[in-house]
Amino acid sequence: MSIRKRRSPEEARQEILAAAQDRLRLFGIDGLNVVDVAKACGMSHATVLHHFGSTGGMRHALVTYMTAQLLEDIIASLQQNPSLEPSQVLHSLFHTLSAGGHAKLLAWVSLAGNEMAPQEAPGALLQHHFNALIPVIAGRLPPSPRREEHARRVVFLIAAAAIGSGVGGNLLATVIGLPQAEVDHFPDWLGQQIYHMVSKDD
Amino acid sequence: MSIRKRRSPEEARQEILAAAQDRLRLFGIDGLNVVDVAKACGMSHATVLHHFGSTGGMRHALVTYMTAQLLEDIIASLQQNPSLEPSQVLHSLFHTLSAGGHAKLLAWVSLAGNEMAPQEAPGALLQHHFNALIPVIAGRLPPSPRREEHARRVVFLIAAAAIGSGVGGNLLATVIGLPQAEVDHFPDWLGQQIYHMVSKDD
DNA sequence: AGTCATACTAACAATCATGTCAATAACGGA
DNA sequence: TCCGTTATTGACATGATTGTTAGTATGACT
Repeated sequence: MSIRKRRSPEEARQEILAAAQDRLRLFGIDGLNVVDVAKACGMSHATVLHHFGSTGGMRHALVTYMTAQLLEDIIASLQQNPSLEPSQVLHSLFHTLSAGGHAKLLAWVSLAGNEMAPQEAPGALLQHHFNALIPVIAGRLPPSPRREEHARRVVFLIAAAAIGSGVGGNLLATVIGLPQAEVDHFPDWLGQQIYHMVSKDD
Repeated sequence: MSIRKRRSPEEARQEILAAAQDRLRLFGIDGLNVVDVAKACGMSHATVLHHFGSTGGMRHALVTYMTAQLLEDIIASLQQNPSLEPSQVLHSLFHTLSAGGHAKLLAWVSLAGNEMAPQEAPGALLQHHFNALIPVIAGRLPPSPRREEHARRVVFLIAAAAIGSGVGGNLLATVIGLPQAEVDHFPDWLGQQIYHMVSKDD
């Protein structure tokens, strides 16, 4: 038929995953079928299947792709200024997690049931980096006994709040009656609260 | 053909929605098709369509159903002991939100895109009750200027953390390296932190 | 018992998503 | 320029899901 655009396998995969990520953000989980993703790339859905084997393969690759990207964003936001105050560090961690569709990614993985296993490569990679990260954050927190455990709890709180905010923030704000301005300042406020938090053993 | 079980419309709807809720919790979003839900009820899928008009109708009814249930749980958990300390009140709010598939409900609504509008009846109802709730909680918090705003921020934090914990808690704990025992105690710890949180204007 | 409203069902039709396959066209190397 | 590799594609097969319809069975009411 008409002209074909021939890409390298890497280009093709990259192009497809970018389109898939876009569709996940815009249309939710329903946007992740091979026909629509292929259409968004201007290619045939058979091409997508050629590169990823199956729809599940594409989705799995997307999880890996977005997880790696999330990891990069987190690392970058934490390393961009090593002398940041912990409140600002966690503030940027919050933003990274709740923005850019990452919260939706986790919601999706959580909803997808058992098929989308998070115990594989991406999860292990994240774990590895967090293990290196926790001591750094602990070192920036006010001194306390069991500093590391405290750091893990704080990071868990920030991450959970960020995810929850990304998943249902708008709905929550409406229901609770929190003005938009307050929502915008929420990460800052939360960052400041870190100073007032104490270890369980204090 | 063989024997039929004839129910009242209310019974049928109730039975169907209960099964749908179960399937959402067990199998995620894919479990919510009329055939499987009907099979779980021991009825024909045409019956489900008869009562809800369409698959979307069933799903929408499920959102309403689960939201109302969530509301009931929240109200119950907050009213069961009016003299509870704020830390315990918010602690039980946390549990109610993160357990029982409520977090998954919100994740699903968030993922479903625009079709599943939360600005309708259930949202308005929740909003109404929260408006009555906030002053109560504010009254139990340590005195501070702009007590109510502070209460809204605190409730928002608790709720967001609960949702995030319900959606990705297991994954987060693994990645961060927070032991299961710490995860179990997390709500308690968070409840205690309330005392140390300050209003923006303090 | 007779009758009426309707909950219920089987069978069918239609649409959609997934996956296969043989054929083709683009690109790099000989 | 020729050739081999393979990215790409249209057409087809298949199964899953949704929705429709005509008819049946069931319980309530007279």
